Amino acid sequence: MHSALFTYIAQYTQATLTEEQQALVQQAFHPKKLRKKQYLLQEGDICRYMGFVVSGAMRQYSVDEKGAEHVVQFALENWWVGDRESYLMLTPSLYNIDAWEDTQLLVVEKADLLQLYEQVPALLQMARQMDDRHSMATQRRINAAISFSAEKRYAEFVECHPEFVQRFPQHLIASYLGITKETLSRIRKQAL
Amino acid sequence: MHSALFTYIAQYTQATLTEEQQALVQQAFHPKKLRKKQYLLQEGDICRYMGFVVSGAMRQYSVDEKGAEHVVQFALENWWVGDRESYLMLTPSLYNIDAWEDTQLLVVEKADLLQLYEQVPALLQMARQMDDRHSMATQRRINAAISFSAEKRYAEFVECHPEFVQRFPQHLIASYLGITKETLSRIRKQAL
DNA sequence: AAAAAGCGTTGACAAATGTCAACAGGACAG
DNA sequence: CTGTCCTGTTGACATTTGTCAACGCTTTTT
Repeated sequence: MHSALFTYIAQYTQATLTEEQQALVQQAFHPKKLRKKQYLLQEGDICRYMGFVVSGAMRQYSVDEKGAEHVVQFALENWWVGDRESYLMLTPSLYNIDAWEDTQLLVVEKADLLQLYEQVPALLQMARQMDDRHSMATQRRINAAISFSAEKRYAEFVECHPEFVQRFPQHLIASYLGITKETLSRIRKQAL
Repeated sequence: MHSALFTYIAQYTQATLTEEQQALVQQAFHPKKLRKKQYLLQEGDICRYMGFVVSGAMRQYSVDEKGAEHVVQFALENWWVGDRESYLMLTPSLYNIDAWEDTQLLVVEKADLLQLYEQVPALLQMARQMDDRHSMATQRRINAAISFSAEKRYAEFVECHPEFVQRFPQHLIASYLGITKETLSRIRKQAL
């Protein structure tokens, strides 16, 4: 169960963990199974742990006054879920996170993770690389949001995230792009 | 000239640097003055250093096919400028960064900064906190972009970034919000 | 098997936002 | 001082996108 995580760490850091370090990681990261539609976090909750997705598919979304959902993030295998703001500041989250497919997670609490960073430098290294990747991706997404038409945003999305296109339905992708499902449907029709 | 940076580091880390560490920081961070309108980075350049804004105002923006500018980031005193993606990956930048007011920077090259992180742990700590703040802010901005109307995005912007409203003209703020200057002008008129 | 919920599509129409052109005042450079 | 550029505003109009309702189809639940 933890091996996916070890592989992932190795991939990001070119470092192999000692057996001792592996044991520490196994102690800190707890397996958690979520059935489809089950919440990992609900609006108002404080996000007390981060999760590493071993298998499955999850989404993070906000709900507006009218009850409409807006997908802020998708997460598949080998990616992380959790609301960073709530996690870092210990404030009630603005978001919901739930499983879109049955999902296996490895969750780690903040205190344990901070301690691990000292014991397993490779983990810290990995975290920084994750942050880097994340900040580059969000920068591009913001640029797309303010610069591109809906059509162009969708084209870029398909090119950069074909995995998401396969695993999530169109109305979620539309919401991720900041448009309605009807508009996305028309864009797709036109693009043929 | 470097004292603003020391104050900033202290504020973020509750750590005071030793004289030795201060000397190392002074060696690595080079003062750079930019006149209004002068480029720090142009599209296609590789971003070889990050800058800490001691005084002044800068903006990072992209230019679309039609020649329209889209502001991706503003930076005032005590904030950082540079294109993270280009800096991290050593790829040509998609953005331009220029001074909106006469600006004093402290710039630091990647290799020097990485070395400093080892010598001055407080700097590393600060960098991580910066990344955290940045990722929380961008998450909110993305959520606003996909969830809110232009009017609401502007209201939130004014509330969260009054400094920007004072120092940058409306057409730049409009572009930051992903709308045209005419639309912003109408929103402001209506909001009275 | 039947019913319900989820998904994608379409049409008619409404609302939001963009585009283009013009204008006015202020800042600024020659 | 004078002209130019920058900024913000306004109006008329075009385009994009959203809203609402309906439909067919599949999947899930009962």
